[in-house]
Amino acid sequence: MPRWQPDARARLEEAALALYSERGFDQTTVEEIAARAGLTKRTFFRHFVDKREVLFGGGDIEGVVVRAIQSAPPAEGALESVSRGLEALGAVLDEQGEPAARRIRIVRASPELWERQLIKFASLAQAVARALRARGVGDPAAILAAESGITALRVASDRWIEDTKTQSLQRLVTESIAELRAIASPRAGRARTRR
Amino acid sequence: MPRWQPDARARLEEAALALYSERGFDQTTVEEIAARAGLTKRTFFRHFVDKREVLFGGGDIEGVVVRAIQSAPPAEGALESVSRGLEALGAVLDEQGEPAARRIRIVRASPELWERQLIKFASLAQAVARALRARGVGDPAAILAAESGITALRVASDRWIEDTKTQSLQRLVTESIAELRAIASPRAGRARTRR
DNA sequence: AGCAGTGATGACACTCGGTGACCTCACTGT
DNA sequence: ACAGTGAGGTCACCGAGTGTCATCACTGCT
Repeated sequence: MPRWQPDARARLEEAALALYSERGFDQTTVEEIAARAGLTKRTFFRHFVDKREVLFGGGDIEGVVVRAIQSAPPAEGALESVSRGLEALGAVLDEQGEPAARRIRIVRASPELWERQLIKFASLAQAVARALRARGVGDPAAILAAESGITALRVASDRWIEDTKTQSLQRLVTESIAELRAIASPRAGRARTRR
Repeated sequence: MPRWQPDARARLEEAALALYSERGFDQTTVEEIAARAGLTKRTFFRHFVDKREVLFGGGDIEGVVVRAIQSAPPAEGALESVSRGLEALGAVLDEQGEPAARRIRIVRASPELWERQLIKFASLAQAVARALRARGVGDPAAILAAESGITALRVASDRWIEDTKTQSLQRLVTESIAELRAIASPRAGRARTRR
């Protein structure tokens, strides 16, 4: 008979997700999460650096996006490459479906968690900018294209979690980037954005 | 003789700024800040909701930006209005000069503080989007224009703090938004961004 | 079989951010 | 004079996060 149940980490993630969505993030203590997983507070912090991180561990987001950018057609513009990368991420989350959306909703419900999500986005933007530079995009352009793409992703995911069933995040990302183009285009956007 | 020295809040801000920049944010305890200001920990938390907020209290950023947007020429495109607002903010920070840049550098040096800064940016973006909607800009456009503008502001301020003396944040904001336009423009940005 | 690691977990004490409850006392207005 | 008022102090407490040491099933080697 083994001394411990296996998959402590997964059990902690499950427990945290359940409690955060039942009572809310700040009404949940780490001890409660650990107890629910049959572990102790100390063990929780061996698996996750802090109370928030338990919601952000799953899946190599950056890897998905960066790899998609690397394998995009080389002649494209910077924003187009970013779009490919973020659409790939959208496809992954579409596949996960409701569970992924549920996690995002929990994060949006707590300012503390949203804070953490924003810094994850920032680090994703940096990874994207690096990938663009590796493709020969110049420096101000790389950062701006990366950050703008992430902006579009955020807008798209906000819409996605309101209706996961009928909407595709991948499509919403594509649309958001198209809208971004319309707004930022030098000649368009002047009176076109009204109405 | 008064029972307490006046300007407790300002003294706390000063003390925090000094200690954060000497030892770093996480090597400074609230008790140390309070002691340096001749006060107690409890009093610190009566003035600031948490240890980070002490760096973000000064100045009505949102007000500056929103008012500038409201008083911009009405026929402009959404991104143009945002640009006006953020240039106004840039002018204010240019005026404050080195002290403002110093504060930003401290924030950038600590992940925790940067996290807080990001959520401040997010709330600024929401305020900007509201101001745009009040001017008749439609909904996806308002959010995207606001968020993209803030992106440009972030890029600009990152450049600004590297050389406050010779550079103007206001100008850097204008330039960043112009670069954003170049990237996002539907036909440009294709091969233009390389080399 | 015996035995020395190894590594995940528990136990415990501690620091620090943050809060609630109650006390103090210079100032203010009547 | 005297009852507020409000900024600040005191104290006790909770919960996040960490350092340190003990435990003990499992592994591999002899």
